[in-house]
Amino acid sequence: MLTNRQLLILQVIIDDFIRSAQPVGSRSLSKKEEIQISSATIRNEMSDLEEMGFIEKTHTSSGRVPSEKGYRFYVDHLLSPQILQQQDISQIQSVFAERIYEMENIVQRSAKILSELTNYTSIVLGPNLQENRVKKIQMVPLSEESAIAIIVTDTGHVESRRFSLPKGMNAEDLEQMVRVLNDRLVGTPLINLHDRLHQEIAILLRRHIANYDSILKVFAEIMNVPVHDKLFFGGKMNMINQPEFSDIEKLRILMDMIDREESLYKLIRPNDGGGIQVKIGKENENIAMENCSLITATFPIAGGQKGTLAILGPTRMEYSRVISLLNVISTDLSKALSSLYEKSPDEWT
Amino acid sequence: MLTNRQLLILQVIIDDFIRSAQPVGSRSLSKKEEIQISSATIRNEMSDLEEMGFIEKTHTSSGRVPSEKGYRFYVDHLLSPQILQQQDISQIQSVFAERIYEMENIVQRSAKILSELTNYTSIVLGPNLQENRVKKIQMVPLSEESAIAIIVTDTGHVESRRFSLPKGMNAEDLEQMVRVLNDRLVGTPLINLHDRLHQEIAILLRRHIANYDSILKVFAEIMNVPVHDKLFFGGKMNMINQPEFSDIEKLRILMDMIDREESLYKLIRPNDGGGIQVKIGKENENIAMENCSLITATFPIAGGQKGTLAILGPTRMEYSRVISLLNVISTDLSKALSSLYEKSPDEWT
DNA sequence: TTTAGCACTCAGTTAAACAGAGTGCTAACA
DNA sequence: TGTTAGCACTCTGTTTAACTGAGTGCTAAA
Repeated sequence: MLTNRQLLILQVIIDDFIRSAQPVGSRSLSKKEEIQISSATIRNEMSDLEEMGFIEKTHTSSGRVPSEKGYRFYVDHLLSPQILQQQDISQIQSVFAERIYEMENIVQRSAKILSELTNYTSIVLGPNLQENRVKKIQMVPLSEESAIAIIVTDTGHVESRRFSLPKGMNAEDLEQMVRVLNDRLVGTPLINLHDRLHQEIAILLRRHIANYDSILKVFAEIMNVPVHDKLFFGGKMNMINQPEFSDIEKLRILMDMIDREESLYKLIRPNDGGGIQVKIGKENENIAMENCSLITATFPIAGGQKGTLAILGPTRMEYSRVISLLNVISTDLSKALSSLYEKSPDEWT
Repeated sequence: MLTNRQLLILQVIIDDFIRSAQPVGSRSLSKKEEIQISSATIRNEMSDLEEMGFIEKTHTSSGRVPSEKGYRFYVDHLLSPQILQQQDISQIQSVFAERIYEMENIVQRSAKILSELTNYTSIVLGPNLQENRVKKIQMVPLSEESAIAIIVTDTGHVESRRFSLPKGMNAEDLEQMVRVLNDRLVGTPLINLHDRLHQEIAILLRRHIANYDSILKVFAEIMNVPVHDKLFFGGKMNMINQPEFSDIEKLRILMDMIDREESLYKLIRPNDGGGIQVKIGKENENIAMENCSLITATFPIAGGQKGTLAILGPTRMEYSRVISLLNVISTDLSKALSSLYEKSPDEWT
């Protein structure tokens, strides 16, 4: 167990290192107001803390640097929530002040403000499209050979696909098709669309329309909504400013990872616990994230869905500030998105 | 006027520098097959070339480096079009082989292949949405308070906006509204939509609908299509690999510029001449572009529109290869996009 | 006109010297 | 027994000097 003095020293070391990015030595610690003991005593304590694995030396005679275990302890036990400055708060408020009607717009703004206030990279995962339900399906013929299929969901998301009209399908067929699809598919979650189409509609189609299987194929294609929800970024390049990325090679590795959204998705998605989760360095199980921490905030959206906000920064991240910001913004974003998802009473049945 | 020998030397210097990024000295030049004169003679010629401003020294006793004037001359007079490798060509063909129905998809793929084949950053400006004509306007009510407006254009572009339903507007009103809008606005270029709405529709609305001006305001808002077309990028981070950006500060300046799409738009847009245009270093009139060249290819799309492909690389760019690639890809992209814009014969009237 | 030769210049690398920040250990102190 | 002053030691980083290598410009001879 750590003594109070050790806790204090560990905290001050980490706070100092987060600020300066320089190894912290005993002498500079002893000069701090909150620490009234001599550098020699501090050295003894630091030696113990090192033995316990909370801090490390970069070389034999260097100051100490927090280890991942140290950060973990710091986040779990030493963190005092930072009180945000009025300036920050009003900046956030100004973003959410106006009522905005596009989900993408709100989410993108959230990502932007978050990266601007932290100088790290922000990643926002909007509500899960897969759970959206079909509100209306429409087709607009563009020429004799092609048409646009439009699916509007209950949350106001619009998905459109251009497709080739199957040979011999005329405007009337198309209209009938749309009628059938709407009759049968309104209310279906997007994720089930593909299956439903095959199960139910196929039979109906065969009855009504001539060359039904080429048509079925086309529609199955159209209804295939992307597996992943879109990720929104803010400050993608912000990490360039962090001294841990002065080595351009490290920066490239990180950037490559970010651009392969697949792997990023993995990192962000599994936060099912809800609330705020901090993953430090190797805890992320991704080589590109070795020097990074990821803080994710999962928040509820009306209709039982979830959204996720995340901040990617160096392990030497301002945890306290970031967590406070995530708390505030995730609450605001939760409200803003929920308001989009509100349905008129008669639709709750 | 330059002698043949000077032309040869200039060309070899630039070719060599483009390959190696190192200043080129007289001795290494004299060892090349194509140059059969002694290093001393080369030194004399280089001295002349420097006096004329085509090459520069980085310090008193260094080899020579092409100046911007040198690159300009090289591009204008010395460039022999590179014959692309079969491998590159088939890679391009594979991208355009399948018939794709979404404009965004095609354009994004073009940007990607272009950046992969060059290792520079590619920027693609798709067809001008502003000139698209309204094909169909639809409204889907989401709740009692809000609805989605959807505008489909003749090229298959779908634009959607969520909006608040004006108080006291019921489903019937909305339907009537849509009917009127379609009657009057189908065929209108998006850029004129806003004006047309005020000019013609306002009068009609007043006749049909009660609180017409709050409605008008809402619709004017909806019909306000973004001023700029979307830019598509490939290899945004590729410049990180170029030795001229080993100074991280330069990289940041460039990246900041790229992210401010506004200024990038300015750089790319004004290529109205058509065909391929090369802007070297300061010719771009943007501090962030000092060490960069921009090659743009403007190509026609069916219906009198234009698209633009651009490659952003260091001034020490493989001009010849990039130009060849742009030629090939812009032709393919032109075809691919034009095919989307084909209309059925009866619509050409 | 071309070229060989030579003096000179500059960047980059290596090696040594040195300063600064830090540690660990010991002995004295409270 | 915990705390502290003092000192030897270690390692990094910076400065300085010497040296190497690549390059130029100039001159004189072919």
